[in-house]
Amino acid sequence: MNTDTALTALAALAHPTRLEAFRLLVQHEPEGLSTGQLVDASGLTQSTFSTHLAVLAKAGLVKSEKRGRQFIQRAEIDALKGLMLFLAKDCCQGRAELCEPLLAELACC
Amino acid sequence: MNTDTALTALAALAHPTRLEAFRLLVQHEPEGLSTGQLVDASGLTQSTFSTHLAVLAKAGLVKSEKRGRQFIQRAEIDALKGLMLFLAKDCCQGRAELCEPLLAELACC
DNA sequence: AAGACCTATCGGAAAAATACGATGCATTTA
DNA sequence: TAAATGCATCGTATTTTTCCGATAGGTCTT
Repeated sequence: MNTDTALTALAALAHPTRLEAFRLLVQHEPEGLSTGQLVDASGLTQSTFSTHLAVLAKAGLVKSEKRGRQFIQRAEIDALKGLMLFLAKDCCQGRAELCEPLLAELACC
Repeated sequence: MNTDTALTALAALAHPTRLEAFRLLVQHEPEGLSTGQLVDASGLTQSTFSTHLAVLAKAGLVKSEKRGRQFIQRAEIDALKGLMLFLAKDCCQGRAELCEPLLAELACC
C-alpha cells in the first residue's frame, strides 16, 4: 500500500453513504450483498449509489461478482488491512513506543 | 469515536497535503513542527496551507501550542488510534476470525 | 514606538464532488 | 420473442473543495 492507494481508500471511506455501505458489507462477510440491497439500505437513487459503489470498487475496498442478473458485492478485508497497516506505520516508523498502546487497544476486539 | 468523528478524520486525511503534513508531524513526535516549517514542506501558499491545517485541527488530528510568535503543531496519536480502532471494529464486530490476521500483521511494526 | 515576523481569516475564482433522471446493455421471466 | 429486472453510464445542475492574494491581529526585535 503506497501513499496514492491509501489516499484513494481514505477518500472512498470519507463519505457517509460509502462508509455505511462498506460497514454493511463487512458485517455480511463472506456472503456479501447484492447491489440492489445496498441501494435500498442507502436510501439514495440507484444511479447515485452506483457512482458511490464505483468509488469503493476503484479503491479496491469492494469486489463484485456477477450472479445471474445481479451483482454480489463483497468487502475486501485485505484492503482495509492494508490501509490500517499504512496508518499504523506512520506512528510506528522506528518508534514502537508510539504504536504499542495502539496495538494494545486493538487487541481487545 | 463515533461515525461522524471518524468521517471527519477520514476526510481530513484524504488529501495529499494534509496526509503528508500529518505524517510529518507523527515523525516529529513529540517535539512537533512550527506552522511555518509545515508550510515550507507543503510547497503551498501560507494561506492555503493554513486552511488545510485547520481541517486537521478540526478533526482533532493535530493540536497547536503557542510558542512565542509561532505555533508548534503536534500530531494527536490518540486520534489516529481512535480512527484505527473504529475501522478495526468494522471487521471484528463479533467475528474475531476476520480481525486476527489484521492484528498479526500490525504486530510486526 | 516602529518595523519585521508568524499565522488566521476573508473574498473570490476555478476545479471537483454530489445528486438526479434518462438511457442502454445484459440477463431472466413469461 | 417480448417484457421485466438489475445495474452502469451519460448529461447536467447544484454544492463543496481547493487555491490564491490581500488583509488583519498578535508577538518579537530594534
